[in-house]
Amino acid sequence: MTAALAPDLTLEPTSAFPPFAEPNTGMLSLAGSRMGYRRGEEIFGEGEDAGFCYRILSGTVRQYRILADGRRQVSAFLFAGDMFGLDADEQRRMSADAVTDCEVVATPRQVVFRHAEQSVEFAKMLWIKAARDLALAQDHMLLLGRQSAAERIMYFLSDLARRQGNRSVVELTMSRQDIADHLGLTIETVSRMLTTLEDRGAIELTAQRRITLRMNVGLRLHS
Amino acid sequence: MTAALAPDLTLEPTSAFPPFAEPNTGMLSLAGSRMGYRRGEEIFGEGEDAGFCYRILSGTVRQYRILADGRRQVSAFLFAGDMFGLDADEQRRMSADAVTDCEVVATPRQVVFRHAEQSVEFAKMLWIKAARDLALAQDHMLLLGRQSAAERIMYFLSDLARRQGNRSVVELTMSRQDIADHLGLTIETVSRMLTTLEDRGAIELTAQRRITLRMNVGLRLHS
DNA sequence: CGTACGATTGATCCTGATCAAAGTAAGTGG
DNA sequence: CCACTTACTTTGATCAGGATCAATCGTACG
Repeated sequence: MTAALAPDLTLEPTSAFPPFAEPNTGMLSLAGSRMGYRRGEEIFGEGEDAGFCYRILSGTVRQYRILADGRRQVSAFLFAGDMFGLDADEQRRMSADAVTDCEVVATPRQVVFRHAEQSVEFAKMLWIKAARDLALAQDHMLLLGRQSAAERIMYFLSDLARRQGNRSVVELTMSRQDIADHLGLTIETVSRMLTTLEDRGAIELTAQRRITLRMNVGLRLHS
Repeated sequence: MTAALAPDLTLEPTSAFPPFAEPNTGMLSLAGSRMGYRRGEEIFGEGEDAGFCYRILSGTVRQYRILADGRRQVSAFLFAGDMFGLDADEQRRMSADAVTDCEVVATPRQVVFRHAEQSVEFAKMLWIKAARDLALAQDHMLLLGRQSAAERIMYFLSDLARRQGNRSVVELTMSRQDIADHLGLTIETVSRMLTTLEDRGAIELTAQRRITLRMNVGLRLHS
């Protein structure tokens, strides 16, 4: 599509959750042991028994699936405050590892289950958390199935900006390869698209891993 | 990729749920009123207040999101026995409509909430259901982000075959356009790929909406 | 039988992938 | 402190998978 940037890029059906949503999971913050992972280290792998769930204190985590031939799909990046690994099944369906050095609080799933069995409120929170992740996944399916490379990049940057407190300067804690595997693109396309967007004045590549968004986050782009 | 069919198409990380999974949601079958929808009729639309959840008695339902310019992503097809519309949020994040004439049982979400508040077991089922849908969504992200057109088609057909009782003759209750919007392809590519796969001997187009799979479902393809 | 919608097929185009080569930045050890 | 290494990123040239545009073909139905 020529006017690749014309349709509303950032918002519309793929909009983020209403503000009320985030704090709710606060009640899911459980006791657990503090742990650290080094950049690149695996936290858990697909097929393993699911022993713990995690809340991130600092750092970035990627969740992904991988095909036998190495093709990888990063379903989500997770940052401080985010929870992950809260699976309903015994076996992990995803892998997760540390994009940067990370600190997390790890809680045994047994503990979570026990809470859920004693408190309907808590059980409901588990449900809401899963439903929220599901909605995010559906957003991402629309992106992967139906949006152009430029749209994907802009949406990704806007989303990062929002999660970093709606600032216009976005810190990329992950590599171009990670971004590509999240957006269903190649590393070259990600790189090229960033320079193209800079040429068009949509963003500014302040540093290799720092990008300034030149329009208000959430506004539409007009090519 | 030339050997588009070479890597394991149907299985591996995108495998379906273990058999034990399905029956569990049986306990979610609630009292409700029987309703009918005509082919093409909308069941609910994105942004609406979520009043009911549904269990399908007969027919096919599609769940989807749509962009302002009409691009559509069908996140799932649902068949007899499947539940949908069991959202945690008040507002619908998806639309759903009848692919074929449908019969459903509609249960007010209020009723569901009441059950969840009274029974920890029931609340847990809600969670498991959401977690299962989430895992399916993650499978689909891998497909949309990283698999070729041929792989997508084969996986889709295998999945349908499995859901129709592992028979080798698959009935397509949806149009090529619906399939395309589910797999992130165009209608022409779907059509072409089906004939290509037939030429290669992987499938047989018995009728326009009936396909015979020529290899055991779940086995790998060798181009 | 004629109409209308859905599906197939063909020709061509274009977005993003692939292959290849520099360029850049941050260590590391001498 | 600086040369060297290594990992990551950018840029260029070319290719190809799937999209787009366009026409025809089927099939179900009134």
